[in-house]
Amino acid sequence: MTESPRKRGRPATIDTQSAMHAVVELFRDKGYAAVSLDDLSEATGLSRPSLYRAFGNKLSMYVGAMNAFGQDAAELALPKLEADGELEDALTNFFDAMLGIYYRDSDVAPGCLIFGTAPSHADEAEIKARLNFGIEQVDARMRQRMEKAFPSCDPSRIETAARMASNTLIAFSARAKAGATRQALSEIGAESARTIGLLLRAA
Amino acid sequence: MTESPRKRGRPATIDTQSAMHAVVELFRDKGYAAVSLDDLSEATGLSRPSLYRAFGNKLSMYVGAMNAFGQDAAELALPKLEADGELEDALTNFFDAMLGIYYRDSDVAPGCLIFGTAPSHADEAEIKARLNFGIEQVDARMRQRMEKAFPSCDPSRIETAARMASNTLIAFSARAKAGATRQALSEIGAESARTIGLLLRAA
DNA sequence: GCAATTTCGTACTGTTTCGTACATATTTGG
DNA sequence: CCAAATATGTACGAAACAGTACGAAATTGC
Repeated sequence: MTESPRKRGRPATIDTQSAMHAVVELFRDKGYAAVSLDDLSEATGLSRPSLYRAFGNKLSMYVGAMNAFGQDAAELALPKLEADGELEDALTNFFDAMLGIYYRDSDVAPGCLIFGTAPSHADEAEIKARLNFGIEQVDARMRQRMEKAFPSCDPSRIETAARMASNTLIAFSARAKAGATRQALSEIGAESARTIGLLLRAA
Repeated sequence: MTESPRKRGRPATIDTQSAMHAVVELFRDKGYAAVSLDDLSEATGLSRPSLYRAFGNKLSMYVGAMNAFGQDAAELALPKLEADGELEDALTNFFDAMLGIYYRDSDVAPGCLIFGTAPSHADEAEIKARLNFGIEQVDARMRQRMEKAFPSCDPSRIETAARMASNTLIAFSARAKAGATRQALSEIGAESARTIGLLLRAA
């Protein structure tokens, strides 16, 4: 950031970034409504008023967590999708990178904050809007990557293929939460990638 | 049921079946944790103690709702999948039947109780187990239907195709909650059915 | 009509929840 | 060293929460 001219009062000691990380993990594990501000306070080490000052109320904390999670996922996994080479390999590597996030390192997969927990709380307009944005983003990136791989392909066929690839990713979150092993999903991802390639290569 | 020999005390006046229906709809709209017993009491018209007597505590109410929803969905949609004729048509009709449930008649789609809300609350062991059962059921039915259509097909290819079809259905719930139109999902369903057929017919 | 039996809602308990007022701590500016 | 400014947690209030004890209501058996 820019050179700050040394502010006036007591200097901030709170690490909002690592706090937000803890917020993400907690919401990811238990969803929105099941997490209390006391839970968040304990997980972050911040007092409840500090949470309010840093992130606003519970709803805006959750939306902020969706943004943080989405940004992390985009930075970690999108390069795999957008890499050069065969589309099938890019898709497979992208799915695997996302599975790395969905499964964290835990034995119990926390899944995806956006596709896994947000649908359950979409009666909140802000959550619904952010969920929709996330889906649109994945659809759009898939479409772009496929257009790049098959520039002369029928656009409506690319649309279908992109939606199927997104559906694979979305369903992975539910499957992970249900107890599927990471390896099992990785195989489904690779097979889905092959099938989508088949669709796009078909005359 | 069997002929009951006319019980002794005050006759029951509560319609547990329609009450469970109201329970399902409320959990479907707002998820598990966001629904209070007072909400359920108001929605069903039953007092809180009556809810406990009829369905046990909140967790077992939710699991009961998952069972009721799953049974309804199976009765309404599975015949479409298992119908004779082309696999693609059966899949398309099955997806459409499920979308009829996901979209109810409301303008705001409540989605799927199992695939939409349960992943968010899978830290509860019972919910996780029931969610896993639901996924396994869909996978298995898909596999059976595909084996029937292509008896000589490579089993591992059928496995892949079945998982992709399930993924489509699972993702529909998230998309519905995010605001997708029913028609849009219906088209994705039909296109996915065509693609899966393509995969299974490929040499 | 009276006891036994079953159903049902009122009313209560103790806990948890969100949100904030306010006092305290730590720095800079003069 | 004191005033202004900023950061932080303790402590509080009001509401919502899950769960249950208990009494009232409605029926059957005799």
